[in-house]
This record gives sequence, C-alpha cells and structure tokens, in this order.
Amino acid sequence: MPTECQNCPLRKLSLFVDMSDQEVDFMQRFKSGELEVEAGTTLMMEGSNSPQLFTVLQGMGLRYKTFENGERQVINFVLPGDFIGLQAGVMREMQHSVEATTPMTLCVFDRKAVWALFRDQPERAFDLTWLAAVEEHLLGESLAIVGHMNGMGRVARAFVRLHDRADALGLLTNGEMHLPYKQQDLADALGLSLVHTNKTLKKLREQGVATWRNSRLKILSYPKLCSLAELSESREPMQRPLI
Amino acid sequence: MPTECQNCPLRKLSLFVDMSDQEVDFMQRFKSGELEVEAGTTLMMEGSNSPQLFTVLQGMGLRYKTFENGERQVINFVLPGDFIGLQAGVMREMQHSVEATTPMTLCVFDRKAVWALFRDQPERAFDLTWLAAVEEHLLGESLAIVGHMNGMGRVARAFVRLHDRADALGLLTNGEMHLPYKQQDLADALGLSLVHTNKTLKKLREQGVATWRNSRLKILSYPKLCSLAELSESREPMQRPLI
DNA sequence: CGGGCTCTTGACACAAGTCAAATCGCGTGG
DNA sequence: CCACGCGATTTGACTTGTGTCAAGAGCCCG
Repeated sequence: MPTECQNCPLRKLSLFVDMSDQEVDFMQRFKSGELEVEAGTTLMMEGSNSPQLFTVLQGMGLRYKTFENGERQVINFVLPGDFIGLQAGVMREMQHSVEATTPMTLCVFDRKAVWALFRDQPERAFDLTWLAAVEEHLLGESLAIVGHMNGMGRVARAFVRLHDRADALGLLTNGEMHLPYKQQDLADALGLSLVHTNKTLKKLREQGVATWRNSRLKILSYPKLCSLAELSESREPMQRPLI
Repeated sequence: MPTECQNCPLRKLSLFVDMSDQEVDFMQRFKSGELEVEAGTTLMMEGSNSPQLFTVLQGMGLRYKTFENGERQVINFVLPGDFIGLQAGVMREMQHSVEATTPMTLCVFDRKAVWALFRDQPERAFDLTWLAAVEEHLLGESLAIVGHMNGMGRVARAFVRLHDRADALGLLTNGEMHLPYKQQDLADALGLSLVHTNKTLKKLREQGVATWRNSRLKILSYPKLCSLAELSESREPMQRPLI
C-alpha cells in the first residue's frame, strides 16, 4: 500500500519547508509509484540515464564515483528525504552511482515528468533547483573537510553531520543511530585509507567520544565530538524542500 | 556600451547549448545591466544574500570558503560563462565567497527576476537547474581528486581541467593561457600546502611538462600531463547552458 | 567445520606538512 | 635613480600524519 503524499511522514518534519495543499496534490500526481529494493541494489549507475528518479522514504544508501583502478570516492550518504537522480533528470547522464546499503522504500517519479514540473509547477521547479543548490553546498563542505582536516577531524565531522541529519529526521534514540555502512565506505568518503580510518575510530572509542559497532553509531560526548570536528555545538539545521 | 545578448561572444561557443531567438530575447530582458569590477573585488560574500546575480563575460575569479582559523578552501576557479550566485538566488544566502582575480566584466541579473524566470520561462529555469547539476558534478570530481590523488596528480588534474576549459572558451594560444592566480590559491584548491605545491610545480617544470610563471600557464606536453592526471587524452567536453 | 567478509593491530615507508630563511619582483618614496 | 619594503616564490631541513603491507581475530553463513 503506497504512502499518500498527504500522509508522508517526512513532510511533517521541520527540516523540510512546508508545502501547500495544492503542491501536495501535484506531488501525488507527479509520483508514479513506490519501489522497495533490498540492500545492495544499485539504484543509479554512473554514466547511465535512468528513466526514473527517486525520493528516499526509508532506508539508507551511498552515492559514489568509481575510478579506473577500482577505487571509489563516496560522494555522500543517502538518507530519507534525499532526492536521487537530479543529474539524470536534467543532464544526459548520471555522474555518480547510487547504491542501497539497507532495504529501501523509494518514491518513484518519471524522468519525463520533470519537464511537466517545470512547465506547470514553477514553485516545485524552483524547489528542485533549491535542492540542487543545497547539494552543491554540501559537496563544497565535504571538499573543504577533505581538503583541510586531518583524519580525526574528518571522522568527527562525518559523525556530527550524520548525527545531525539523523536527529532532524527523527532517527535518533538516546544519541544512537543506525549507520549501516562499512568502515571502507567511511574511508572512501573521507579520502582516508581503511586502516587509518579504523585506527581513528579506535581513538574515538578510547577517548569515550563515540562508538560505532554493529551498524550502530553512538555519540557518547557530543561536545567533545564537536570540538574535534571544529564545530560549535549550536548550529541550526538548514531547511530545505522535499520533493 | 553593454553587450547585447544577441551579440554575446560566449553564446557562439560550441561549449554552450544553442539558444532560440526567443530565449535570447528573454535573456536580454532578464539582464539588468553590466558591471565592470577591478581585480580583488569581492563579488559575493559567504553568508550574505546578494541582490544581484552574475554571469561572467570576461575575466577570472575564485570561489572559496573561509575557515575560522583564516584558511581557505578554494571551491573552484571562475572563468567566462560561469554563473555566480545561484545559491543566493534560490537559498537564503551564499555558502561561499566569490572574488575577482582580474578585472572582470559581468552580466548582471536581478535576484528577484529569478522567480519570473521560473514562472515565465520554464526552458530557462530548466537550464538553471541544469547548471546547478553541472556544478554538482564538478564539485564531485574535485572531491574525488582531493580524496584520492597525490600532489602531483592533483596539480596535473587542475592544469588539464583549466587547459580544457580555456580551450573550450577560445582562451588558449599555443597551449598557453592566462592563469591569474597565486600558488597559494592553487594550493588551497587542491588541499595541499603552499610549499608542497611549489615543489610539485618545480617538478613539472623540470620534467618539461608545464610551466606557470607570470600568470601564464604553458602546457609543454599535454600527453605527459594527462598521464600524470590519469586522464585519457581524448575527452569530449560536456556541453552546458549559458545563462 | 570451513570459507569469506569485516574489523583490528603492528611494523615500516614515504608523501606532505611545518618552520625558517633566502631570493626575486615590483611599486613607492626619498 | 637608487633604496626600501612588502608580497610572492623558492629551497632546504626536519617532523609527522597517512598509506601500505601483512597477519590475525571475529563473525556469519552455507
């Protein structure tokens, strides 16, 4: 039984900007269906042009680029509310791949409908661009992190960001969240080697800052973590549209 | 005497997708004026919300984020045809600063007109989103470069990218281009220290691959440079819209 | 019970950062 | 016209954060 946009649990989160009834109505028509995939499914392939676009309702995944030598750069982590396939929607093809790391429920849109959206729903088209700008912002931040922070700083930053995102999505219980990734995934996201990432995680454990075991991330001392991440403890999350 | 969009020299480049007469006409009305700034001018300020957006007609600049400790991460280099201020246009504020490193001529648009663009010109709104997606792609690439390549690879990659961009813009003469940046700028873009960047440049000189002096970059051996950058020599440039 | 992933650890090598000082270029002012 | 000062570029010496290699431990699943 597919979710009605009207009842979409994500919409109610304060993380996302409010939608008018009329907009909700349009989204309902824009939505072409719902998709459930199992962990490990590749949702988008670098270089391909998917006929479908998605919004994540449940589950987590990864965006990444692959190199000739087989290595990967993880672009970012995919959480509920994320839009997948913007590049396929407006450019010829995707520039990165997207993979599910848990079972996922996805809202499906028809690529061709994107044009209708621009023609008939300028507000929503605007939101799509907004989303692209948010994405650009996040990538710029990642670039800054990888470009300027050492191993400990990068891991701490990643944890703070994930913690905050989970918090905004209501996925946090007692400072604990589901983090269904491998250490290699985190390493590939931060531009660190697996070994060094592992040793950094160990330090965080020993210092009583955070533990990450069995796919569960537990923040033991948010202040310490923020300090390592060179972030102030009070940052208001940026609101963004949901599509 | 401001340039007529009709006669815009950039439009004719094959790098940019063609525009219908009607679109050119709209752009002419969308354009609110032209601006000339001198080198060193800050065009956009991180955290601010500029009332104006720009497209670069002439000159070069830098996008960057600043850290609490005064360091910078250069997000990318700004060349003619680049659109500046997308974030200000759709989000509350800019997430990075933009600075001119040479005198620049800019096409000026009114931020408020962006909404009119979405309402009245869906094709152009689509192009704006397209541009945002291109930006996202480029940032993803930068992230991959900084995350996975060593100093030599990064510098080589940067040179190839700049060379190709200049080429597509017709700014190349005998494999030579104007590159009005400091070594510190390049270092900040690549996440390297100034000293290490300098030593890497020296190696490139000694190996007869490329020289960069007096703001002029000269590629002596494109094949060697591509090999260092781990890129094939034949890559077709991605077409994108001009706004 | 065995095979195949992850995750951990230790030892070692090296790329890149830091510190410090010399040189070069250039505009300014005496 | 030369001396000075300041920013950018070079270089050398030393330190250290990370990568690489290799092997073992833990765990799940067939």
